[in-house]
Amino acid sequence: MKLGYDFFASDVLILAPELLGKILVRKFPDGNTIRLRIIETEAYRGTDDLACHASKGKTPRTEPMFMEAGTIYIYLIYGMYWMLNIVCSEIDNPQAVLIRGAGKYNGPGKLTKALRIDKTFNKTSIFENEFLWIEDDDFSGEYFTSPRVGIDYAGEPWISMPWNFKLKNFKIDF
DNA sequence: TCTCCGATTCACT
DNA sequence: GTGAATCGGAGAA
Repeated sequence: MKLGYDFFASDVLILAPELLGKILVRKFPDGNTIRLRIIETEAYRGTDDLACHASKGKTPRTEPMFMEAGTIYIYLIYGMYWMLNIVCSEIDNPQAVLIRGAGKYNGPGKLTKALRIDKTFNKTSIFENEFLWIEDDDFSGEYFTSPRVGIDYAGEPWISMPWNFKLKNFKIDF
């Protein structure tokens, strides 16, 4: 079943692990559809979290994070890769989950490249979208946490927060 | 305007 | 392990 607003309207530290095992569905304009189980997520939490883009406040770039839960936040990194994030919590509480891996794609840049996700999805809704949504098939599995990747610039304590979540055992097929 | 640099990936040494 | 590719946002000038 397709996940709706209520699922995303919770704190990012609850939502990020909850998203593990859910199914990311991408429907291409030609009708082809891909389903991938989410295997890695990462939490970015509010204006205090110096690793979170929203710690700089509301700017043209970070505005989606201040929008309704379920809003998709897309940004370009290193001039070549689009990052896919799902906004959560309530309006004006900027939190988002970065989808770092799904199915056989084990990196956020590889994932969006394979799914052909770009900034045209920015600010659209993950539960009112014709081409991208998330489903629950009642799968659940154990997970483990790690510090977040690539945010050394944020300094402590943010570097050490165990806000990266990965499924322990999973099958790519389902 | 101009400069710096990033929530990455891949090819090389 | 090191460095290149590549570009727009944020902040300084």
